[in-house]
Amino acid sequence: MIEIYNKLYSTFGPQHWWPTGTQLEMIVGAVLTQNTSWHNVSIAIDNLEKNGLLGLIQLIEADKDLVKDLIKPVGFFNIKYNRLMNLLEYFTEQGLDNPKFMYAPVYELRQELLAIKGIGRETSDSILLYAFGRPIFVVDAYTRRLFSRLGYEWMEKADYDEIQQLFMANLPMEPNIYNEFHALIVRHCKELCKKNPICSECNLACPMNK
DNA sequence: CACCAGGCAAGTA
DNA sequence: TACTTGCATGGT
Repeated sequence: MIEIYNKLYSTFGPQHWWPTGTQLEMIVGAVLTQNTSWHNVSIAIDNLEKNGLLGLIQLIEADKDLVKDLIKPVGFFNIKYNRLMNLLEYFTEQGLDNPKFMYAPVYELRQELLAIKGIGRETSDSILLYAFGRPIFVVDAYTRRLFSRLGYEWMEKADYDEIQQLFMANLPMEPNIYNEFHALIVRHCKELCKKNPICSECNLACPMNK
């Protein structure tokens, strides 16, 4: 587990995924990227930014059809618009700068996010980890595929929480490690796996698509 | 042309 | 609990 992390990290280096953008950008991106490539998400976020809508108030109060049009590249734009507004309303009520997001128990915050329609486990965990730097491990399809080929066959179909708990039980409780590990898994899987069964760079199994 | 992308909710059995 | 389907655009 930690050995695999070290191997990926020494091969690909830090991925500094989301700390680059604004906090709101990470939150918006977490919803828009549901079953969607990050490439398309960044186009949508650029569109919002160009129209001055990358603010909590601005985005909530913006014309519905305009926002839908701007986020069209991500697909599912009708449903994602609603999910986005549900989430933004929650953060407006709570206050983005509310200290609870830094200090309340992370699983308590997770429960609140999961109660929002449109926010599932991967999205809530991504927000807590990448937007607020809280220690919670994000599980996605790549994680299942890669580790299924590294000896954890059961992960292919296992419950999300079960997989998350295994990672967290075997890693230091460090947001930075969770952050980089997830990003490294995606990086490893994305670039090299379509052609080679074994990654030529890090020598780990490359999960093929599907 | 087929299939996938940093999912989720609602419906069915 | 364990599948199945709709959501929709853009890249390979």
